[in-house]
Amino acid sequence: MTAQPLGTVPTSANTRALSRQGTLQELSQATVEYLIEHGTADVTVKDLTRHTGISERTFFRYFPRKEDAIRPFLMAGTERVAAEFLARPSDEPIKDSFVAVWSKSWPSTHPEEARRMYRVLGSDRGFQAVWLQAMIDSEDYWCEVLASRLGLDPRSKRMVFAAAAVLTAVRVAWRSFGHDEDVSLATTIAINIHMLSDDLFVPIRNNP
Amino acid sequence: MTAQPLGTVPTSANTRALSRQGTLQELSQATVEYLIEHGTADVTVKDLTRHTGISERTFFRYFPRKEDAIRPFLMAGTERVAAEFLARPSDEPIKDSFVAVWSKSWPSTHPEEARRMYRVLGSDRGFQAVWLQAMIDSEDYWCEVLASRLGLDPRSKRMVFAAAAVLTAVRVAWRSFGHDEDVSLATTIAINIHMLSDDLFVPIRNNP
DNA sequence: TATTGTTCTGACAGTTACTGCCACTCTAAT
DNA sequence: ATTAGAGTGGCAGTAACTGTCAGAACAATA
Repeated sequence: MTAQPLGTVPTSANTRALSRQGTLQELSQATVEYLIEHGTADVTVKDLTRHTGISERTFFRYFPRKEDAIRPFLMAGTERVAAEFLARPSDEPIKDSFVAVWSKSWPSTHPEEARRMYRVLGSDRGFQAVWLQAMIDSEDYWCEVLASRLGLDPRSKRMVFAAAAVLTAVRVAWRSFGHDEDVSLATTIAINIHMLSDDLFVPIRNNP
Repeated sequence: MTAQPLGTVPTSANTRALSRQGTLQELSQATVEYLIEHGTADVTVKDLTRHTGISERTFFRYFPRKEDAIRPFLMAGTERVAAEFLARPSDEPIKDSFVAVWSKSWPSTHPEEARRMYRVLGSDRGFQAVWLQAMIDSEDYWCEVLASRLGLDPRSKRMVFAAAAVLTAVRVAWRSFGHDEDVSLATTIAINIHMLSDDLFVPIRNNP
């Protein structure tokens, strides 16, 4: 696939860089687990570092801001879904592929934990902002993914907007999923996705 | 119109509340102007309060976080556009109404200043996050606006998604507008909006 | 195995962002 | 004029960061 994994160092990925990515993921995951366990209110960096066993100074070497600690975890989820998406048969209708990978994703198979996570992180303005930012930032990534699937130029206006629209479908679905106990994330994503025009995903070059 | 103005106090709006709204707007506008003038790097709350003539303590009574100081200004812009939108003739195609109000809005009539503002605020993660959050928060408002225009239930899945999709069109357009000197915001919004399915805006009840 | 150069880590000090508290001022109604 | 309620600013305190530096860990050589 042409798209670079999110969050990797663009320069030479040596052993150290790989190790750093590993610990980054571990720290991020541990932090999310801690937050789900203890909530977001009154959580200090000291609390987080006590839990993960690193010093505060090192924490800020991994994460520029306290709230950024959840970001690698979220990004990893995006990458997993995107990888699944690229592994779908290429003759499958693209909307179906998208819905399919989301119905097999972690939040669909573990709705209770996912909803809990959404509510906890959404209860804090800072973490909510990072979640949002992570989704917006992944638009570039998804743009590459969609374009490569359709054989189109990822810089075309259509692909850029298609990626944003698709992620909007996901975001809106998350919101109602987090709000309502008996809303299925995958089903809601499907409903939203199918409200988008098919023209967005026509795999023909020279299309606007 | 059914939608409440953004950011107003839900309870009785007496003289004090009105006055507070006024100063809130003035402070916010002055802050944005200061930021455009001086950039976002190394700007402290002390700088902002020196410029607006209030104490730091009072600053944090108006704005919960430093970056929130730009929010009322952004929200006011949204409200103005939405008000224009509701004033359009109701037999006009809704996409045309939307594009029309954006081509008469401040960023379209003053592209240089608008681009400058976008770049300045986008250069800082904190302010960028608030901008993003403001757009997302205004989705509820636009949902009411669109629903009232179409005579539909603002809580229907279709309206919720339509509002989000429309604002995504605006956001993506802003991005390319801010990036490219010779991109027209209104034109790009038009292109994006017209990539959305017309089914999203069919003014018939009982439509999903 | 020893050594050398680079990166990682943690401690410390310092600045900025924010909050609770209190005294004072201003305003709107009596 | 008075008084109650809200707005304001000063002060002290905590949490979020940042620069600097010394030591630890580690990879690549000899």
